[in-house]
Amino acid sequence: MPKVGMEPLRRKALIDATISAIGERGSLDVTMSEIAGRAGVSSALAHHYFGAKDELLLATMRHILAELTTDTRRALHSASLPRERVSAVVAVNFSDAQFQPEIIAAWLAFYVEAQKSAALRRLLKVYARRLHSNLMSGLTGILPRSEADRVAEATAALIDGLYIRRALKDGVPNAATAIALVEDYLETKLKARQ
Amino acid sequence: MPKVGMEPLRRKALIDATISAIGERGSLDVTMSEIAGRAGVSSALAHHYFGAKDELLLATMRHILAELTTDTRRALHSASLPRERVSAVVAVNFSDAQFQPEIIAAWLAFYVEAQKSAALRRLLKVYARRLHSNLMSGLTGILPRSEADRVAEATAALIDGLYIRRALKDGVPNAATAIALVEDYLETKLKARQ
DNA sequence: TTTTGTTGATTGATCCGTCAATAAAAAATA
DNA sequence: TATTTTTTATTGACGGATCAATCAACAAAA
Repeated sequence: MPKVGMEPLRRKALIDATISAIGERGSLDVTMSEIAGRAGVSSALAHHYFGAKDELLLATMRHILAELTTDTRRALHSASLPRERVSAVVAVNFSDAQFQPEIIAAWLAFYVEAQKSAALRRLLKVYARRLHSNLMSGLTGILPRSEADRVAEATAALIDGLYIRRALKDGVPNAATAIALVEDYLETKLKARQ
Repeated sequence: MPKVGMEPLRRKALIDATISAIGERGSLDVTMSEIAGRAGVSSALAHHYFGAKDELLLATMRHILAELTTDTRRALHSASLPRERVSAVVAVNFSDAQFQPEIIAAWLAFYVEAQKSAALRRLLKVYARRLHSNLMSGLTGILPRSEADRVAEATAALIDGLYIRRALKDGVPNAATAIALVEDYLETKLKARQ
C-alpha cells in the first residue's frame, strides 16, 4: 500500500480529524487513537508525523487560524470604504466556514488549553491582535483613534461572547442574528458620534 | 483525631480547593489527589464526601453560581430606578468577588466541560437565563420589550466576551475598564432611543 | 539498498474509585 | 456508671482502566 507523497495528505487528514473529533467531544479530551481512527490510520502514524499530541493540537489551531486569516484578507480586499471594512471583518467571523459547531467548540477548547500551553497562548494572542487591527483598519477612518480603540475592543469582546453563547446553544440561534447584534452596536455607536 | 461534625467543613474546604486548583491549572484537568491535598485531606476522603469527581466539580460550579446569585440579589435590592438596576447587575459581574483570575478560569473551564456534561449544561443555562432576566428587570422600564431583549442579549454576550479576554490576559486590563465598556454601550444605546 | 509509509504490540505513567482497617466520638445497653 | 455497639471520620494500599509514546518489523517505492 505505501505510496510515496503521503505526508501532506496524512497531515491534512489528521488535522481535519482532530477538528471533527474536538467538535464532537466538545473538548480537547480526545485520544490520539480516536483522531487517527477518524483519519483512517493508526495512532502510531499520527505520532510519526506530528510527534507529541501537543504538536498535533497546535498544528490544528494554526490551521484554523490560517483559514480565518485568508478569509479575512479576501473579505477586506473587496471592501474599500471604512464602514464596509468593519462589516467585512465582522461578517467573516460569522461566515459559514467559521461559525460552525466544530470550529466554535475548537475555539472554546483552545482558549482553555491556552491557560496551560504557552505556545497556544502566543497563537491566540496573535489572533486577538490581528482581529483588533483588522477592525481598526476600518474604524480609524470613522472615529478618532482612542474611541476607535474602544469600539474595536468592545466589538471583539462581543464576537467572542457570541461564540460562547453559541457553543452553549443558548442565546443567539444563528449567524444572521449574531451579525445583526454586532452591526446594531456599531450603528448606534457610529450614529451617536455624529 | 476524628471530631464529629466535620462534613460541612470538609465539603467547604474541598470546594475551595477545587476552585483554587482549577484557577492555577486553568482547566478542569486537576486530579482528585491534587484537590484533596490542597484541602489537607486524602483523596479517599474527597470520594467519601462527594462520590465521583463529576459531582465535586458540579458542586463547585453550583457554589460559584450561588455566590453570584446572592451578590446579585443584594445589589438589586438597593437599586430602585430601572437604569440603576441594569448597572447593578453589570457591576456585580465585575466585582472583586467575581472578576478574579480563579473564578474566571473556572467559568471558562466549566463552559467547555458543559459540552460533555448534561448536568453542567443545565446549570449554565440557568445562569444564562437568570442573567438575562436580571438585566431585563431594569431594561423593560426603559425600552420596549423587543428592544430590551436584544440589548440584554448583547450585554450578556459582552460580559462573557470580556471574561474570556480577561482569562487570556489580553485586552481589558481590569474590572473598571470592563465596566466602562459595558456602560458605554448601554449609554449610547439608551441615548439613541430618545 | 536506501528511503518512505505503516502498524501491532508493548511499556510506563497517570489516575479514578474502592475497600479494608483504624480510631475516636456518641449512643445504647447492662 | 461501666460496658458494648454503632456511627462518623479518615487513610494507605490497590485494582483496573486509559492513554501517550516508542519500537521493532514489514512492505513498497526509488
